[in-house]
Amino acid sequence: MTDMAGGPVPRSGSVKITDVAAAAGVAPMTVSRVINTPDRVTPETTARVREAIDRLGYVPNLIAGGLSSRKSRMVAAVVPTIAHPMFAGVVQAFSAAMRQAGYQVMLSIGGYDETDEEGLFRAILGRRPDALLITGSGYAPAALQLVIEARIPVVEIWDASSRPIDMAIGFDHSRVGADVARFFHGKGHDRFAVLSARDSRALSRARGFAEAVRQLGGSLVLEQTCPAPSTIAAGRAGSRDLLPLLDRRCAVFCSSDLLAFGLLTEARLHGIAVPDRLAVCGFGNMELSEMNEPPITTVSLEGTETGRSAAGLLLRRLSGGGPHEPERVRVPFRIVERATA
Amino acid sequence: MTDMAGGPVPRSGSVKITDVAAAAGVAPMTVSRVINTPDRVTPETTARVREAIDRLGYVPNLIAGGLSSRKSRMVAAVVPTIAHPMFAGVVQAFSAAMRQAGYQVMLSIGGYDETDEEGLFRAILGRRPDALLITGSGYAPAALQLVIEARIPVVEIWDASSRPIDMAIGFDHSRVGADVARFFHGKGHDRFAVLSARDSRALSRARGFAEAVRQLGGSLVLEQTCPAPSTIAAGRAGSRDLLPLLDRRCAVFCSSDLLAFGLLTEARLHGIAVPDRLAVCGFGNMELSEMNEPPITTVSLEGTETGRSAAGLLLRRLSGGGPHEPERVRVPFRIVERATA
DNA sequence: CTGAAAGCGCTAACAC
DNA sequence: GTGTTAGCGCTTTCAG
Repeated sequence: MTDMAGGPVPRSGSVKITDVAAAAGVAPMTVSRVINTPDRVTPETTARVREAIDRLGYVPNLIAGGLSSRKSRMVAAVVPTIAHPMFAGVVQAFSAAMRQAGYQVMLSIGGYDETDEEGLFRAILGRRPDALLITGSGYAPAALQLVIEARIPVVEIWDASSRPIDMAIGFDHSRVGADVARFFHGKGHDRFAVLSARDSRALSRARGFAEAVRQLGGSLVLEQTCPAPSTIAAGRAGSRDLLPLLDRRCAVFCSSDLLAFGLLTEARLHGIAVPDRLAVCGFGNMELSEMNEPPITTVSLEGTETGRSAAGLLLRRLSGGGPHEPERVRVPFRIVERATA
Repeated sequence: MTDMAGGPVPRSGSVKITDVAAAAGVAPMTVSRVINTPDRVTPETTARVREAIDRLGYVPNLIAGGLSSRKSRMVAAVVPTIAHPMFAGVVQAFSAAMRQAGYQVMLSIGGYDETDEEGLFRAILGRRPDALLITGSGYAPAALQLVIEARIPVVEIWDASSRPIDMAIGFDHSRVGADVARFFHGKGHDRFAVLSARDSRALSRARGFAEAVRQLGGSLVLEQTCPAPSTIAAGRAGSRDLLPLLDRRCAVFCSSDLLAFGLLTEARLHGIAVPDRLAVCGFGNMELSEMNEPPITTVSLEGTETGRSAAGLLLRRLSGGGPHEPERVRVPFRIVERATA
């Protein structure tokens, strides 16, 4: 039909608002109104236009509309990975909530060891998202500057300890560590160890743990780190140095459930009694921890809650509501006590 | 600067190509060339323009550029979930490859029990992505029609058995089941069972398994299904009916590693010897399976490979290369033999 | 309630 | 190598 020879292959976009308008015998603007503000059009014209839309298979070009209205109705999300269930949960809940409100999510994975953060943010901001979700705050200053200049609502998830650009939602990682130490202490432990991935947040939890241990008068027999991101394999490998120390009762905080699972596997193979000789607390509350035998004590994170809540903050701001000063939301975490501690 | 009073809050977009052009004393088109085709501009003007860009903090509006050039440089991806490591792997690899080629990924999660698939696809296609990745093919006809009319490169992942719209990458699920049956049979088994989630692909694997068992002359003692998506909990629950049947040697194919893990947990608690009394093969090759003790025999899926490969197909098409007939790529799967079978 | 004009910010196509 | 003109497909704004 519209498929003339030469030139780029015509797309679904080949039927446009003027085509619909012509077919329905109205002005393009009326078609636009039928789509965007139906209550301002008589039922009769609406019906005529709708019919034309259906008959022609018209799919409005939101790109063009966005250029004109200066609203892309897209939001960008930057997360370091989606392999981690916590982030997967955040992304899933966030995008569900956003889509319900008519926003599409542009996802960018990367930002842990991104070499060209500025390039990443240029690619994102060039698409003029209406809002932005980013993870943590360890970004390059140039990249951060771009974000600030974009003057769009920004929510930072995952870390609520540092000062946010705009809004932040997360928790204080070092407090998590401290809480776990107190939890162990409350169960009568006095020898402790920590097994942590080398990423800034995990290390911050480990430090919080170590400090609290000292304050409580306990002894920290091992502070072991392994490469990020956490894996079960890393947990098994990382436990090598720990096992010899388990001649006496010890409580271990692992910066991830995967590490905890790896450690427990090794403990089982070596016949170390859990939780009598070895007490373990993970982090993340993955399904694995709950369903493992024995079920693993862990810190529950509520990725879903974080994602939903981030969407809520942004949507409020997008609809003009809410304060315009930096805002910080603490997302709850809690220690889920199960059989390993 | 351009920050006049009144009107909506000015954004990063407030500085535009004409501002840069004016500042550098050139035409807007020259600025555009400096950004998009630098080799067609003298080094001197390039330098002058670059300086102006940096000084003003110009971030090109890709939305406007896209409208003009009819290329959004965005691709959409539709997956049912990212909680499953297989899909997480696909999305991660796909978006990495796409970003490297200058494309941004719009992610849509949902499509398993999506009520309004047509609405979802309208929201996606309205943004005029240059290409589309979708999962499976169980979509509503109206939704599929929209996709076809968009006339953009489409790759379907996850299932390569049905006829693709454009390109497909995946594997034949019933063949997976059959291969697992033959694998068990080759190890001397003659009693079989299958534990499957009730989603179409998983059921297709289960059927393939069941049929092959019959052909091989084995007996299928139980065909158990549980609600999708698969979880460890479902595996534990689903194993209840199976355990009483394990008075004699039996080989069980689970439609997911999570189910397999759940089953093995129950087996351990009931003192059932693995693999002597109970042989288990999972599906998905999650890290869990490799690092579990005992390591779980499973079917390896290569989500990463799938995602990368999907990106490759689309990029080839986007750059004008490749055939324009439907194309089907079989992504390899393989049975990874470990300790449970 | 409907329409006409103007323009969103950029690039294709064609001059010079 | 650089500039000019004319849109991309929609919505804003203002008139009727």
